[in-house]
Amino acid sequence: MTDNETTMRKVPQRKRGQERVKKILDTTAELIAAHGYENVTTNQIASEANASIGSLYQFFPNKDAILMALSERYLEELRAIMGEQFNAGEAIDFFDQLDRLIDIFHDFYMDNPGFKPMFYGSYGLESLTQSGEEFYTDIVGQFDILFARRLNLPDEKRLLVTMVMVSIVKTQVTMIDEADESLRPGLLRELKAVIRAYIKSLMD
Amino acid sequence: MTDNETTMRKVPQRKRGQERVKKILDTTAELIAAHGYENVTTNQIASEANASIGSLYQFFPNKDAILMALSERYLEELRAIMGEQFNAGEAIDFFDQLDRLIDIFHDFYMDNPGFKPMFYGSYGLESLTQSGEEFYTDIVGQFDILFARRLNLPDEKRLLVTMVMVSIVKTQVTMIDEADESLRPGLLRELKAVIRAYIKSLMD
DNA sequence: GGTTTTTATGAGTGATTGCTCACATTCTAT
DNA sequence: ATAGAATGTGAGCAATCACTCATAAAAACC
Repeated sequence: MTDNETTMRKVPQRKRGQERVKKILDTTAELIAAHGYENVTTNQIASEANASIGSLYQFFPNKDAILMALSERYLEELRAIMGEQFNAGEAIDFFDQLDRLIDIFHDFYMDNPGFKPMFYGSYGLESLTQSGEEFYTDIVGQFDILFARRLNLPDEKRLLVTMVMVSIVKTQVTMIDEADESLRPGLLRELKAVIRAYIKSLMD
Repeated sequence: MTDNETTMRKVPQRKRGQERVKKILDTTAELIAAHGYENVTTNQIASEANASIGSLYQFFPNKDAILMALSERYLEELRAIMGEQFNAGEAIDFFDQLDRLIDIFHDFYMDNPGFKPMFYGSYGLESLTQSGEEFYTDIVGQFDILFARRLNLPDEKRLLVTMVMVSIVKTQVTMIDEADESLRPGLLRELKAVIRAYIKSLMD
């Protein structure tokens, strides 16, 4: 649900309200991508979304709630498309599957500029950090299941491996996005090579 | 030089002034580590450093300048201790050398809590980003020289390898620092294993 | 048409915060 | 001792910004 009841002051009933909320979230994503969360004002969001601040605050209790709603929208979408690839089963080659997952994450990252500042650069936002961590734990869990099937490692070690791998992919995709455009394909290829070499070294 | 003339309104002449500046930087590091840059006020810094705001602004033209001065202090120190290890020459085993460099960076990170928020989570601070990038470029350059001696790769590819490696170490050390204390030794070990596997895969 | 619910409006408020400035104190040198 | 330079002080200014509230329009229902 995009309309999380705990983060919303009022759940929009009519279509007009729902469109308002959607427009506000879209606008917030754009503005955050361009200027960073701390540098975007609620008045700016409202104005850019063709709403009055009063209207904005009818639905959102405070500024942070807007970010949280946006975060949840992103996370659900990403969880859905990654879930498909996780359930690809044993038909596909293991390493190809890893490559595909990296590609999916990378594509999502590039397609949603507002997504980036959601996990990095937002100190002191308890609830947001929490929702990001939930997602992270979820992904680690998915990979752990995958690795349990494909790698022969003691549980404890496997968890470390998974954490490091997920963390590397997450941070490197960010780094690739920030790098010069001409370098991106090469960097993405090397990222895949790193993961491949690492996982292979665990199979000997 | 800690007393960078471009970021300082006035370079402290007397010992008292120099101690003031040092105390302000130390205090800023502590406060930033605890609450994040955006959440720390200049009045708070002054008060915590047993100085008046007026005194603070006698030396620093604005809040950002404090952060920049602090950043430079960190970067010089880190550059110095890493430089030693880079110049260890061919006497030491290549992989051991990489491990040592990772350890050095990790130790520095753990010993200087104010260092972390300096590179992550500070959107919209042009000059700071720039000084961090300079440092990054410098380190990549150092590694590139090292790799040129040890690996047989075309220049273009070697640069990509170096960038990815430095970036991974940088981000993973951050991640390790944020992880639960009991996991840290394991995560650090895996980080080294990743780098080792990756570099080894390039030597075949 | 009348009533109620939902949504819209934006000037204004209160709190925060980076920073100034007029003036005071301390140190150094002659 | 005295001048001059360096450093110290903190009340208060100006600007910003998240958020409120009294009121109005729009839509839904009878």
